[in-house]
Amino acid sequence: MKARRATISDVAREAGVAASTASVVFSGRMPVSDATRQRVLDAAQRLGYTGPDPRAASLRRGRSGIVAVVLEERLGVAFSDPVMTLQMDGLTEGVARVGAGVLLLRDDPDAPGEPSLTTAPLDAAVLVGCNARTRESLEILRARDVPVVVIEGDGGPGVPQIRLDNREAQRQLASHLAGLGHRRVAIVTLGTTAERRPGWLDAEAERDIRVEVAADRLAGARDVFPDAPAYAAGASLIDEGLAAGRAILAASGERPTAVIAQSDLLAAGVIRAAEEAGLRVPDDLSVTGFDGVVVDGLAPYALTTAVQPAVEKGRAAGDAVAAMLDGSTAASLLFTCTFREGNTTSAPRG
Amino acid sequence: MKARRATISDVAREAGVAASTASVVFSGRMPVSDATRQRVLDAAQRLGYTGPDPRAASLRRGRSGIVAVVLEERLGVAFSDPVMTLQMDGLTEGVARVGAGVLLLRDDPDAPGEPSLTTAPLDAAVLVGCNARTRESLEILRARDVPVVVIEGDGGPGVPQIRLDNREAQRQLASHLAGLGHRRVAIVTLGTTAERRPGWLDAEAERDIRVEVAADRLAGARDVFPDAPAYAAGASLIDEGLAAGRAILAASGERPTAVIAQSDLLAAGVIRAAEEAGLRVPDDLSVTGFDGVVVDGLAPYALTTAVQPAVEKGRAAGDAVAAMLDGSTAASLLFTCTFREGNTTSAPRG
DNA sequence: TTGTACGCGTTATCAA
DNA sequence: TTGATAACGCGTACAA
Repeated sequence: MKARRATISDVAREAGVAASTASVVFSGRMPVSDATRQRVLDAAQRLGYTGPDPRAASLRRGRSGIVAVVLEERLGVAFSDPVMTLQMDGLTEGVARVGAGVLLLRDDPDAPGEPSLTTAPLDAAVLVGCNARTRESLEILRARDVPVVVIEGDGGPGVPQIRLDNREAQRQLASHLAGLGHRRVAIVTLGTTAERRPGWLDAEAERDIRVEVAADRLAGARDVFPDAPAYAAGASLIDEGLAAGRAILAASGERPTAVIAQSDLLAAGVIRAAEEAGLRVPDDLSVTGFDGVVVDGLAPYALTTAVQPAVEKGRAAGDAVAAMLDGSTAASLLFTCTFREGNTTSAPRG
Repeated sequence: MKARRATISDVAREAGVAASTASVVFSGRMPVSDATRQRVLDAAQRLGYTGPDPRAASLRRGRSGIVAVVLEERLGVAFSDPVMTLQMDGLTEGVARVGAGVLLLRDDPDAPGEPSLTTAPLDAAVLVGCNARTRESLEILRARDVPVVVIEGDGGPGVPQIRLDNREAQRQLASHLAGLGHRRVAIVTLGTTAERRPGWLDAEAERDIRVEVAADRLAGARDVFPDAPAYAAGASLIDEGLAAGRAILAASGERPTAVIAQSDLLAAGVIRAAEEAGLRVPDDLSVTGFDGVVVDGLAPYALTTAVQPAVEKGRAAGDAVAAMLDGSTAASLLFTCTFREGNTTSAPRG
């Protein structure tokens, strides 16, 4: 036999009811008598019918149950950032409440044959970050009338944003250091652009920072230490923080008594660099992080850091998506970090 | 106006051609005269039509362009494993060749409202790992006639598997240590079950290991060091390796001269434990890892390890999926690790 | 509570 | 090279 899959009409016929009745049995959207339900279920079992075909259902309903997450980078890179991972956790949870799942998409237009924003059956999309490509993606989605939410970026009018008070939180950390008596402070920033190599930021380079998160956090630090030298790391990694820390500690002039790192991973690297140089943290060098993630292998240090509600951010994005799918309009949200004092900051010695 | 979205028939009418012709213009599956193509494209532009509705297309074609990846854990946990991340990279790449994207799904049946294997419009699914839940998932997918590929697990007859020569690779590492002259060796295994707490494995617990990867690697080590004591870590994390390392170094009896860790992260932790105890690696203690991933923050150590082709594994899974969707049958694949000598192993001192 | 009728937006097939 | 037609499998008003 040619083994055509059973459809809901087959089941209905087998059960001796109308197709619509069978449909209702599976969707549960209307009351059905127990007897009928059982007949339908039995028939389905006999025919090996496992439920409505999602493809047909999604055409009929106009919903596919799929929310795309558009990433700027390869998965491997994107998910090496613990904050991203946590956000995805929250997002998954958030969209699950509308019965949706998360489809991973790269915003790489020159990838031929790849599933794209134009060809995937999306109900909505979440963009993370914001760059030139993101803007293209936004155009496409707008043309398709697909609801969009942006995390840490600007999607333009009508696009809900999920953001963090990066500047304020970083200022708080800087104030903490100032309050402890630190005056000579160095800053390690996140990667500032894709092309740029790690290194000291001069005034011009600093104005040129395209990565909003980096710029905002830098501004927060500058609110307290306007003249602190800043070193741009290549990425948010321990190894990059180590390199930055080495550069900072090797620089001529008086050694800083504290380093403000724009991420916990960078901070961990800076601590390594300090240890390597024979300095004690926090006695000889205070270090602050950002994010409040668990840095595997950093114990016994507990970073003084700004804890960002990453999971909540993701969940909020999911909720926003849910709201837009419901037809209501989702509001933008600004999340607040929590200052957490660890054992990596203290008054400068002497 | 109620702003109904333009359909392909609208475009066809506007362009003065048949709907089927317009369809061909967008799919490019048949030759169309340039003049006609241009008329259709212009009409589309005028109407703000951005291309065929993926939902309708997927019903008609019987393909949604979506491959599900079924994970056992929360995303945050799953992606904290660098090997998983790399595999996902390869998988994404592999399935992209059939124009498909990756949908993240948890195999959590008690999550209500969540999109599931039954309700998502999948063309195929990739299972990672293998546990009780996985078997359920397999059942569902088989009933739905959805092609499945399993990575590091057994999907039963007819289900292509992507595997690693864990035992052989681990044996090779162990032999390397034996060749260097090591006789007293301890083993740190991956987490062996969800419930089990970290701790020494007795013979019974060892027989009970459900996680195949852990069991296979352990067997490989045992091929060379039948009596080496084994400590099961709680998870593949530096911190867990640290804990294991402490336990091993604190144990009574003669201290081992080498530790075989079942992952690079665990190995990194063991190295930390050694440093903490004032031991030098590799002089006082040799340590081997497994996976060959980049462990952020481990420099200047370069682990002696077995490099597994994680990206290739993922890509192979993607290719297998592609093949099955093409109607051909995909073969199971066994990947081989490459021994890589770093600076964490040497002859035992004295 | 059940059944009837229709359309969701495409695309494959075949004939012209 | 183009056009007409018929599914694809389902959900939902509406009437019975």
